[in-house]
Amino acid sequence: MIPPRNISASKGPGPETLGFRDVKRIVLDRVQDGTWPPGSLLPAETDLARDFACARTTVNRAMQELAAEGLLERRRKAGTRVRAAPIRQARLTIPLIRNEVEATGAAYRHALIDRDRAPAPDWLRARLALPPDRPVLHLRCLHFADNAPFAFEDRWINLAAVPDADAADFAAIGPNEWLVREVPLTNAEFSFRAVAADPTAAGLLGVPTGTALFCAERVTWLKGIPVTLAAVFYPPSYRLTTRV
Amino acid sequence: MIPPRNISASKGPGPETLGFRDVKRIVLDRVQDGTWPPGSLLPAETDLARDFACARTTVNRAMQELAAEGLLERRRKAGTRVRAAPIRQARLTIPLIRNEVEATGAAYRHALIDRDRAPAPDWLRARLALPPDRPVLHLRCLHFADNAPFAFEDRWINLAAVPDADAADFAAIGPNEWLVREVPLTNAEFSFRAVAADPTAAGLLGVPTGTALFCAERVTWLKGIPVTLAAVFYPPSYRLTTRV
DNA sequence: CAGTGGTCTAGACCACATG
DNA sequence: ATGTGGTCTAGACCACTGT
Repeated sequence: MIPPRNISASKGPGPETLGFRDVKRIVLDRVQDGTWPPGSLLPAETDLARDFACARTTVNRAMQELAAEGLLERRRKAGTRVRAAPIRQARLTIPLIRNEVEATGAAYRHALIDRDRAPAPDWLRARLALPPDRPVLHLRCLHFADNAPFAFEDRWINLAAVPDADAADFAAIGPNEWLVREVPLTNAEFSFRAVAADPTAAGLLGVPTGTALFCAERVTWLKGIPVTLAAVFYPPSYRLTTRV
Repeated sequence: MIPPRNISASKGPGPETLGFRDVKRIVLDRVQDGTWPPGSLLPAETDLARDFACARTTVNRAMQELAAEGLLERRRKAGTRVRAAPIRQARLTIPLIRNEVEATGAAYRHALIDRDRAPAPDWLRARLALPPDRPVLHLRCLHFADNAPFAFEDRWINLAAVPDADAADFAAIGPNEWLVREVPLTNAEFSFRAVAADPTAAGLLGVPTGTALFCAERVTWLKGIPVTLAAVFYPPSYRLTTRV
């Protein structure tokens, strides 16, 4: 009936209408201050919409986002509940190493240590579910921040998935940057762990053998076809951080 | 995600109406198959809605989600573009250690190694931005999987934020589980790194001193007030994994 | 069966950034 | 100035699931 006029948190005296962000904030507050304790049942969307004097759609969007964030649990007919144990989830942004370095204000460069084309070794075939005798490219790179070693990268590329990689000049452009440009839309699996530096990695990174390194490993697929497996090793100063 | 109610992909001859999931899939396909290469400008929502024979709202939801997932970049007036370098982001689910252990089929238990109440040391006050002379609880726990050490936890709790912690029986319930139950809705910052095992951690985990340990550190706040800082150390077999 | 969330629609106004 | 995305609305129908 009446055209909405929406302003949310701030401006002067009285907000006219609540937006979905306002609704999220109110619900979050009520959960945090104990109005709606963990496990409790929230009013139905219709009722909340009436209370908040907004459309059900608006409440729905707010509640859906809170559910996606792990705070609420919703089931048809059963209604919406505050999760007894909220799901903690962090959104991890995986940057290019170049960006990681440049974010610190340092100058980035990389060096190609080693490049080898060969049939995939058995462990790699198993890991990527590759058929026998697939040629792969094995690359090892060192990444620098202001000419100090920043990370060591050990990467395998499935040439069946990315034939062009065979002709790419990975001394000029890092393999990861090349892949991101060339095969931008892959699925990926990341895993993180701590490993002791082997002599090679230790030497390249300038740390004693056996030093605790942070290792970020990633496997990517393009529409189900394995593209690359990469392990990146960082010296002990490195931290991977996320805020929620 | 769970299949919606809207029929489309597959079923015989003519889909009735496209839902936002269908639109997402189509757009994703067109990006992946090169119809809309990285950097290119997509048609406006209005046009897409016409092409897809659905409401603009539906297109909008699809595009907003794709943008949130890092695939697209949207700006008013400028339109929607395929990101040149798609943002890689992983959703990391942080489980309770109990759940981590039980997911492997092992039996979980924990032991309280040490409990100490004292004013916060300076480094901790600095880290959490605490005023002087705040009492904190310092706890150290060992977590077991089938009676083998699984992880070592070193935790500080701000008693000003959670006075009840002083009376809690952390031998009966792990500090993390207690906090999740008692102070469920905190903001958090996670960071991950590799560290060499000090003699204490090494002894408790049954590994040599200096072993590379995976360390997950978390700081949590409740409405801006620091609640706890915890560091959990895992032996080298541990991996933190995510799929995207 | 009935109540709740899930989604779509058509239309509207607004904020913003570009040209 | 104008076009594009951002959001709200009111109403509708459907899908799921607990009673």
